[in-house]
Amino acid sequence: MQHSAQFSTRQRILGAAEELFAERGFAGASLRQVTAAAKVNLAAVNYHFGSKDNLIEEVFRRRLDELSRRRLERLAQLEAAGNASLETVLDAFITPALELSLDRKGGSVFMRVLARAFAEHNSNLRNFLSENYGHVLKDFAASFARLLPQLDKEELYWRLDIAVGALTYAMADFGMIQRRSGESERAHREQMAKHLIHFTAAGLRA
Amino acid sequence: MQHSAQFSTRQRILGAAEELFAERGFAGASLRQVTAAAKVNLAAVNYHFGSKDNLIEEVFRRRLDELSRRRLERLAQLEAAGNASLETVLDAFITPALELSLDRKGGSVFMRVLARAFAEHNSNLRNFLSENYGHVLKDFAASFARLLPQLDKEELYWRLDIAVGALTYAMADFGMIQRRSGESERAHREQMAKHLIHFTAAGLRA
DNA sequence: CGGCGTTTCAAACAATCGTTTGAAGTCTAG
DNA sequence: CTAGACTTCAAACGATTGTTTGAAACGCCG
Repeated sequence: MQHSAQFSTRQRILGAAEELFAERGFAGASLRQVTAAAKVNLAAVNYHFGSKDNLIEEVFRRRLDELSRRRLERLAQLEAAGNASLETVLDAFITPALELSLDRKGGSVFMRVLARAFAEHNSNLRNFLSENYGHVLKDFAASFARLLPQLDKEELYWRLDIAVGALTYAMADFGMIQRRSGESERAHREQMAKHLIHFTAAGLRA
Repeated sequence: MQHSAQFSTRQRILGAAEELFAERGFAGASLRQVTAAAKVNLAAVNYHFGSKDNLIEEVFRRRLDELSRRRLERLAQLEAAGNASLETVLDAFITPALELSLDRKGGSVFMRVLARAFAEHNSNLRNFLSENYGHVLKDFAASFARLLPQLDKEELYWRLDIAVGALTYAMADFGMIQRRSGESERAHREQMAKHLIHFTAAGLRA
């Protein structure tokens, strides 16, 4: 590998793939559409990633490595400071995703790609995500268990399952609420995060 | 159209398509896979439905016509009897979907297909669903507005948006909770509905 | 400047895609 | 029993799919 040239090509492919996967799904976006959008040669995908499936995994890895790190970092800070509450722990989960969404170019579409992964029954993809990033959900679940000692394990898992659904759906912006014309993207998503934390905390507590 | 023969073929195609769309997505499931699973000739799809896109719409229509009717029927009964509460209105929305899921053969996968529709950015599909079944969500939203008069319109819509996400995700069974070995499918889904109503009511009320 | 990994490129691969065709088959009404 | 509408069928259409190929272009080091 060289230092300069392949960087741009790899990154351009990943960006275009992310966008098209969000818009048309993994099967719906062809490599020709991806390479055309990235303005690179068709063969570059197989040269840099080996196959379409590997490209899909790499699209996840590029974002999830840092997202997971930040989430766990915030969670650890809360636990260390003794500030853990339903609201702050939910915030630790949501805010890094929010910041990713607001990152210049492409961050917001990634949450849609992530939501698509839930819809896919594809066991390869689910195993990849579970093996590499499952520990994040595990740590958060442990934190919630401490904060909701009155709930037995089964009750807790039901509620967490529902909460993950609400978070996934909302962060992917699947809903009907549109950003108001005068409102910035940042303000819109911060509003969403605020309502999401409030709603989900109440549901967990209920 | 004849009375007997085409019925079986049409229905077999719809059933197989529903199952494969749930498993692999609309783009991921080919007509050859569908017709092979349905044990009919490849050309039968275009003969009976005209195109793949029309087949997709028909998969939705077959289930949503009755599902919407039952939901509105229950909602009207509640309003007429003066029994409307957050819990009963949520029940009116969820229970018909639950019954569909428990219907013999295929009902349970349809909720997964429906959830995929949310993930698709496809504007044709979204318009089709919004035009034909949007009034159901409208009626329920009006009912919730009456039950939550302390919330202004914007606050209410945020919460309903989040609630729809939680319901969609959960009914599609995207979560991590697996049915316990001793437990029947019916018992599992009834548990889910119970927790879903409890969680969502608390979130709306919060 | 010459040589050598690295990357890009146009072209082609077999396979599969949604759709169309026209003939063969099936059924019912007269 | 026959006429005619309806349905099924094998086969093929051109377009598009992911992937591979070998040569051309590139960039760096000696």
